[in-house]
Order: sequence, then structure tokens, then C-alpha cells
Amino acid sequence: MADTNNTNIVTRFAPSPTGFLHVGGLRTALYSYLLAKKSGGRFILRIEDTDRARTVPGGVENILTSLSWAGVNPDEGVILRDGEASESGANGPYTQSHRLEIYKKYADELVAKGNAYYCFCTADRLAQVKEDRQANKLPPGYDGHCKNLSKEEVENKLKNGDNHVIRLAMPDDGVCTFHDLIRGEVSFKYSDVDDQVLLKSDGFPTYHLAVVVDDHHMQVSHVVRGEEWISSTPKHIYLYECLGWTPTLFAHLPLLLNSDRSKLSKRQGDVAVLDYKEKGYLPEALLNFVAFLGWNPGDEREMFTLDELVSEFSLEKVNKAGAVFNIEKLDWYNREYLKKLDDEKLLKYIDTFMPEVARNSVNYKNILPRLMHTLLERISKGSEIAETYTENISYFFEKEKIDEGMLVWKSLKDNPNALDITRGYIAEARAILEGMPVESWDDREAIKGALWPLTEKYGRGEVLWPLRVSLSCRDKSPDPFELCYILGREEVLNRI
RNA sequence: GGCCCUAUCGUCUAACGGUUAGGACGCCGGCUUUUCAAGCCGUUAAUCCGGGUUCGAUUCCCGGUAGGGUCACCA
Repeated sequence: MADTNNTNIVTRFAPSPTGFLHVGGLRTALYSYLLAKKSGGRFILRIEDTDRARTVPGGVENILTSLSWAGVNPDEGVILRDGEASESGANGPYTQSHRLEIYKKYADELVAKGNAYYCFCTADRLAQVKEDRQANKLPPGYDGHCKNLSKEEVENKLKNGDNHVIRLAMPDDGVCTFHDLIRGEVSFKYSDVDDQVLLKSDGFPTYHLAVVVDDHHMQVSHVVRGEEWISSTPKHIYLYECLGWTPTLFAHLPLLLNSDRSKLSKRQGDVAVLDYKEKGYLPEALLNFVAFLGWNPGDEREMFTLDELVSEFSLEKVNKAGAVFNIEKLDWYNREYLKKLDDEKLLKYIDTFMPEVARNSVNYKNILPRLMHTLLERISKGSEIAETYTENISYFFEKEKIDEGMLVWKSLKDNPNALDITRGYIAEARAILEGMPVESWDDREAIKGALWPLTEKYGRGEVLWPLRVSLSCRDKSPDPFELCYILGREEVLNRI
């Protein structure tokens, strides 16, 4: 349904499928989503696939999957400004490569109006110009060579079928000042702005043309994008002016940074949203974390669901400075959200990260539900299960060799009969456990209660340490009561 | 190099002229304890520098410095 009410904010997320959606993109999408949703407006997804050479197979799929995993879902059935039917419908996002005639039409209009011109320069000449200008310490950029071509020359070259692009003719003087919703007033001299290509020789638009045309037609009110676009904004605003349209409002977000404060990149860790999914980060955790990179509610609350973010979010509270993507904090968030999972979900979660060896154990199905909470205390994400499996987990699923020297508690170390004495303790413990009613095995406290008199008789470390070691074959593990509970009667009696 | 943006603990940040500069993560320490982990408690730690404006600057202005972004027929 058409919405002509301007009080509602319309935003869009416009990634290009040239790789995988990364966490910075997710944050941009999230902020755009929050801004629109908070006002009761719409959030549009638009695929900017105007670079044929760099478009990656599966790129669109990856964007869609990532967004939907995170729960940042675009609206459907968007109506365009001029009333044409929504190409998006319920089936997918807008895609620029499907809208080529629209951009062409406006590029032609711009040429007709004298705001743009044909350029026939070859790549070689362009490279030469760039080199020369740099040698003269001028900023690299187009020198305007084709701007002054006569009508006849242009027509001849066109008739000739010469390769050409269409460039925007930037004014020689004047200043572009705009109010960035995050940074305040920003201005650029038009003379510092290059004559950008609008339509490439393959007939595809560049970002600059496509973004303006689409944002206008899709009734976008607020453009939320990364700071790297701020210096291109004058081109966009000028384009709006030439086309006789009202520019959108702009909000340029601070960048996400590596720990060395360079722009977040693949080299220093994972950046793809789905990498985080695979490592076992919960979408709620990633989203909550990423939301707080450059924004905060103004008080000391830190845990926010997507819905809570919608009601709390405001652009005024978005910071200006770049933010380091700090994995430790993400890990903390993830564990907090993991703790909130109910047993059924936690079981499923832990299960998906368990290695094959564990799965093949006959006791797997019995042990896992009892082990999961204990395990959760030791990990902050699923991928750590595999990393720490051999060291800290494998013994639950298969009995391993015990180093008998490890069996003796430190207080008995000097006693020549330490091992025999310790074996005696273990034997007594075993007898107690064997005589324990079957239902007590489901109750940690009952197990503890049964074993406790022994510790009072011989000492805690003297009894508990060897018991724990003989059950886990490790010098580090949960306490013996916990081990008994997790392993179950049969396995415990078997191991002791 | 030109242009633009930015600057509070190691990190994410609060303080929109007056606070012992607050919180969170991490680090470190303590408690608990049979080990490990978890949990609880606590400590450490910051206003980039220099000038203004002001009775008073983290906060406003100017200048440095540092970092980042951008200057493609890439987005």
C-alpha cells in the first residue's frame, strides 16, 4: 500500500554482492532498520550489482542468509515514488541490474540538460592524466578533456561507435554544504569534486547515479551508510539538484576498526557475518554487540533485544569516532545469551558443535544433557568445544588411561604407602556409590551427601582428588560429584 | 599530496560548563575451594598537546599533533 505520509522514515540497506556480508555491513543494516522501525516506517533491501566484474556468485544469497539469520528483515511490497509496481514484491530485494533502462534514461536527461557529458577517453589516456597530475602534485582525477568537445565531434564519435561513458559535469565553483545527521554541518568545494562517471561504457550505472535514482524512486528519506561515503555526498547532492529532486537526509556512520585502528579487514580475523554464525555466536549476541559499537542508550544498560533496540535507538546517540571490534566483549555477550537458552535449545546448540568422536560414543545421548551446563561454564562459543575437546571434554565419552602418580593428593606425597592408602579411599568410595539407590544418581546433592562422610573421615583432598582423577583421568575437571552425575552409575563404577 | 572526518581508562563508552571523571569487557588481586571453571567482591587504569573564552573547561573556539576516510568505467 502506498504511503504518502512523510512522518514515517524510509531507509534502505544497499550492499553490493562483491563478497560476503561483513559485520560492518550488518551494523549499517541494523541502524537503518532501527531508524525506520522506530518511526513505524519501512526498511528496504536493495542489491547494488552494478559492477559486473566484481560480482561474486552466491553473493546475494549470502547477504540474504546473513540478514535473515540476524533477524534484520527488510520489508516487502515496497511502492516506488512514481507509482510503478514494486519489482521487489514479496520475492526478494530490488536489484539494480534489473533496472538499467531507468538509469540510462536519467543519464540521457542529464546530458540533454548539460549537466553531464559524453567522455571518450581511453583507459590509457586516463592513466596518463592521473600520472601527470600526481607528478604535478595535483589530486588525481579527470581533467575534463571531453567536457569541451563540440556537438559535431560528439555526434561523429557516437556514430562511429566509439567507446564512451557519461560523466557528471561538476560546477567549477560553489560550495556544497549539507547537514549530516551524525556529524553536523559538512561542506565541500565543488571545485574539489571530480567529474564522476555516471554511466559506464557497458551501459551499467555507477554507484553514484544508481544510488541517487533509486533512493529517490524508492522514497528513501534517510540514507544511513559508512563514513567512507562522506566525500562522495556532494556528487549525490548535486545530482539531486540537477534532477530537480529533494535530497535524502544523510547519516554517515563511524567505521569499524581492527585492533590496530585500521579499517576492519579480513586479515586480522573473521569479518563475514556467517563466520560468526559458524563459530557459534548467537545472532542476538552479535546484534547486541554490534549495536553498541558506536551507539549506546545513554545509561548503563547493555543487554538489548532487537525489539528493545528499536524502541531505544536514536541517531543523536550515535558516536562520531570509529570503534574497534573487540572480540572479548563479543564473547562475553555470547555467553550471556547462551546462559539464557532453555535446556532444549542449549542441548541442540551444544550438540551441533560436538565432534564425531563424541557422537559415536555409546553414552553420548545420556551424557550430553547432563554435561551441557557444566560445559557452558567453560566456553563462550561453540567452536571452543572442538578446540578444547581433547584436553577437557573427551574423557566424558571414553575412559582413558590414568597416570597413577597423579592419583595421590599432595598431603600424602611423602608417605611411602600413599598409593595403597589412596586406593583404599577409592575402594571405599566405590562401595558407597555402588550401594547408593539408583534414583540418587540423578541428584548431585544426594551423591555429595553419600560421599561426604568419607571426606570427613580422611580429609577432603585425600578422598576427593583421587576420586576425581580416577573418573576424569585429568588434573583439571569438574568436581567428583558432578562427574558422577554426568557419567552415570554404570560408567562410574566401571571407571573407579 | 589535496579535501573531509575524528580524538575520555588497553577496548566499547557515560558525563550535552561545576562529578571524588561513572559503567561494561579484559587484566590483576581476593573470597569460595579437592583441581579447573563458574560465581561473588575488589584494585589498577583515561580527558592527545598548546593557546584562548569563562569565576570555572572532558565539554565552546583557534592552532598543532596523531589516527582514519576519500581522491576508479569498485562499491
